[in-house]
Amino acid sequence: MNYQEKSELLKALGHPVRLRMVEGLMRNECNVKKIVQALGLPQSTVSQHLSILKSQGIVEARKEGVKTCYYVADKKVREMIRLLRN
Amino acid sequence: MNYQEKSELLKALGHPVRLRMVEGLMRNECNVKKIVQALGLPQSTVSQHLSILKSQGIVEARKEGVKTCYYVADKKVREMIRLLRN
DNA sequence: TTGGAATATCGTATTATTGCGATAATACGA
DNA sequence: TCGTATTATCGCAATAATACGATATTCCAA
Repeated sequence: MNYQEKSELLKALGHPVRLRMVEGLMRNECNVKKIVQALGLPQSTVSQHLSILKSQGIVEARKEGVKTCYYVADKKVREMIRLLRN
Repeated sequence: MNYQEKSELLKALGHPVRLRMVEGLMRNECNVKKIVQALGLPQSTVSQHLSILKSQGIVEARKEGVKTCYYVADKKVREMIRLLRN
């Protein structure tokens, strides 16, 4: 097991805002503005958290015109979060 | 889902040394000195990481005379780590 | 092409984490 | 009880993460 790599993945999930984001994106993918509204945080803060999640491959982004649609791309992360929920 | 609580659990696992410790303790429980030797880190550093893992209920300790035997107590964490390994 | 909406990035002050030597606490055996 | 082995805690300097306003970038529509 690659501890460095895996611990970085876990660290990315180890923040309440990011965990909430990922769980929300598991239910339905979402553009940044909607996430901003849902969380009530500044847009720059939300973008920054999304970029941390993206850097770990947890989420990916699809451009849709001027909007960016984020979704959970890592299947193992989905399973881990399902595990946490029970 | 309690994001605060769950993200703290993930954060505790989100460190290369702690992740390695937990994976090692899944294979066989272990006293502190053995962990120190296995990881080649100062004893105070190892104890500190163990106390972070303990504060999240990830590991528990059993006193055996002058030694302290640590083991992984959280079943979900075991599953999560198995998931990560594949 | 220009204005505006959506998003990303930068700068940076604040706060949290980390690593580890020094020291304390604990339990046992002689 | 003393000495020793084992582990925990303290103190603190160094490093990293966080939050967010300001600013830049991107893309579309008019």
